[in-house]
Order: sequence, then structure tokens, then C-alpha cells
Amino acid sequence: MARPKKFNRETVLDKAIPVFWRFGLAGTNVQQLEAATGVNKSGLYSEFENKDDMFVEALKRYLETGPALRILANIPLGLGNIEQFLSLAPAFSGDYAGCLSVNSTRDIALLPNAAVRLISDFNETRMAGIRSNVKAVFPDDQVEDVCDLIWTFFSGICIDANLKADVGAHRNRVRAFMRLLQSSATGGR
Amino acid sequence: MARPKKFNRETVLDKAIPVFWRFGLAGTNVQQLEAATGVNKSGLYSEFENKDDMFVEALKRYLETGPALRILANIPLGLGNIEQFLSLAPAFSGDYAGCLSVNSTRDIALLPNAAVRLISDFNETRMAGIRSNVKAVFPDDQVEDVCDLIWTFFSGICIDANLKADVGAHRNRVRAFMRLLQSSATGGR
DNA sequence: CGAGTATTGAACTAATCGGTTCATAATACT
DNA sequence: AGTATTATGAACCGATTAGTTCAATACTCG
Repeated sequence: MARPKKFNRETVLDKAIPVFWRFGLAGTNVQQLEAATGVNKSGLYSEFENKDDMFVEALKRYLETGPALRILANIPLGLGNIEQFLSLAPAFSGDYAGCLSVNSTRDIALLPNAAVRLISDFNETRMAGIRSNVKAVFPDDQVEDVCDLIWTFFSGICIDANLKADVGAHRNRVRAFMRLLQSSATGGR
Repeated sequence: MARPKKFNRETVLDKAIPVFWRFGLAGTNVQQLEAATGVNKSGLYSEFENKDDMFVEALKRYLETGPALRILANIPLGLGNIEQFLSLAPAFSGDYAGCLSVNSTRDIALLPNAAVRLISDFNETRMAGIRSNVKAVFPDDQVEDVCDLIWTFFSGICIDANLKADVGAHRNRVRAFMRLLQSSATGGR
């Protein structure tokens, strides 16, 4: 019949993600997206409505393909999953660090509504994942507080990674937090 | 002699701070700065070199006038200061939330060098302030880890505030963290 | 009032922004 | 080869960007 599509929507998004990740929506221009994806402006605008749409789709794909929910659903539930989540969910790969979603909450004031909704919704389901693990270890009346601490700690890790992406320090940081959490889980009864 | 200056450099910066805070450097244009400061573009460019300079000066003033270092230096040193720091250093005032400096670490990739240096340097002195309080309570071999946890937690609070600036939840969150820290300080010996 | 300075507003520049259009080239199938 | 489809590149658009210039005005003081 005809020439087949050369570029793939998903791989284009995968290459756009690091750009939005580092520079944010406002700090990214379409030239950068062309360069990163290897797809011409014409091609990009044939696949996506506009820059905002490209951002929303990239964020959606990032959340869908990321490891967070998968890790938190591992059996057995418990603090092991929390430690894995804190260790592996944030990225530390030179070009970009932390978490695109956490980074984007800083830009919330100029994000399209669809992106804000994505972030809010994913925060809820991620929190549900955290909660199911915390419930396996902590008494009911402590669950919400502990979940909140874990989430706050995760956010802090992700933001700090933008300035100082040190994998060793990260590992140590997570272990220190887990020690605190462990002692609270066992010592509180 | 002559007409005196009507606008004051410091108050102009004070009015520019919330704009950069909410929208970041890349997301802020000079029209917004004119509107927020009430000073004409001509006036702004007579007082500052360019937009980057305006941002750097605003960030500098924010760090200088902020309460963090003052709180952390209160006598007596100890966890009381840490709790005050975590409670009061992040802002929760509708228009802007969290911390301009923490927000800016997310934009680190497109910040002028002077701004990056400001952030890094202030992070060190702030950390020194935290450390002096932690040293008063924790054994030496735990000090660095605890300081790191506190800093990470602070960053998480600040970022999360962009999305959900709930003062009540904030207070509760800090108290939960402090309980964890307290029990670790007393129970560990 | 008048001298001298501070501030404004508006016009202007050159570059960049996101986005559109379209003719051309590349490819794959019958 | 011929046809249908996809991708590219470049030209182009209007809007917006940061930043400059300057004449006009506002003000305070002697």
C-alpha cells in the first residue's frame, strides 16, 4: 500500500519526557522537542495537538510506565515495598533526576488542567498503594500519618535530586529513613 | 533639589518574589513583574540589569529576609527549633506556598549561575543551622543522617504545598515527623 | 517660579515563540 | 512502474518575548 509510519507515538513520548522533566513545560520549546525526539515539527504537530498536549501525553505515559505502582503491589506487602519504592522510583540518571510528576507540581500554576488532574489522581492511587503496605505493618491509628510521612519524604528526595543527584547519598538517605520507620513500627506497641 | 525616588528597591523585590515563586523564572514575563511591582518597565530596567538579575536579586532578598536561619539560631538549641523551622519556614498563603528556594531547585537547569550558587550556599548554611540543633540532642554518629532526614522532609513539605496548601494538614504532618524524631532521640540510647 | 531629578508611557527593535501550510522526497505495496 | 501514504524542510504567520530609547510629565527643593 504505502509507506509505513516511521516514528512511534510511544517512543516519541519516551524521548520527550526527559526534556519536560529537566526544563518544565514553560522552559521547553518545540525546537528542543524536535531535537530530542528526532521528529520534525510537522510530524510532531501531526501526532499531537499542541505543546500542552504533548506535555500531558508525556506525563501520562511517564506515570503509566513508571515502576511506582508495580513496586508497591509486590507480595508480600510491607516496609520492604516502601523501601524499594523510595529507592527505585526516583531516577538518578545524569540528564534528569527525581520524578517528573513531583517536578511538575512545582509548575502547577501554569500547567493545563488535564495535567493537574493527572497529577492529583496519580497521587491518590500512589497513596493508596503506599497505604496498603503501611497497613500491613502499622496499627490503624498510625497509618495515615505514616503514609503522609513517606509521601513527604519521597517528594523531598525527588526535588533534592535536581540539585544533587548522588546515588550513594540517596541509598543512605533511604536506609536512614527506613530505620526510623522500622523502629517506630516495632517500638510503638 | 529634585524629585525623590518613589519606589524602593527592596519593596520592589518583595513584590516580585511571589511572582517568581509561583511561576518560576521561565514562566514569568516582565509584564507580570510590572503589574506586581507597580513599577514601569523603564523603571525596572533602570534598577536591574535584566530579568535574570531581577530573579537573582529577588532570590537573594528572599533568603536574607526569610525566617529559617533566625529560627534555627534560637536558644536553647534543640528539636524545638527544628519543629519551629519545619512549621514556619514554609509559606502557606494562598498566592504562593512552600519555599521559593526549594521551588527553584526544580528549575535549576535554566537558572543563571549566580542563582545556583545562592541556592547551594544557602543550603549549606541552612544545613549548618539544622546540624547545630541536632547535635544538641542526637549522638554524634546519628547527626548527619538525622540532618539529612530533616532537610529531605522540609523539601517534601515545600513541594507538596504547591499542590495542596493545607495549613492544618501541614501542622499535623510536622507533628507526626517530630514524634518520630523524638522517639528516635530518646529510644535509641 | 524655576532648576533639576525621578518616573512614566509609548514607540520601537530584533529575536523567539507556538503553530500552519505545502511542495517535495522517501518508502512500501500491488 | 505506479500508486498511496508518510515524513521532511522550509517558508511563513501573528503574537509575544526581553530589552532600548526618548520625549513628556511629576515632583521637590531652593
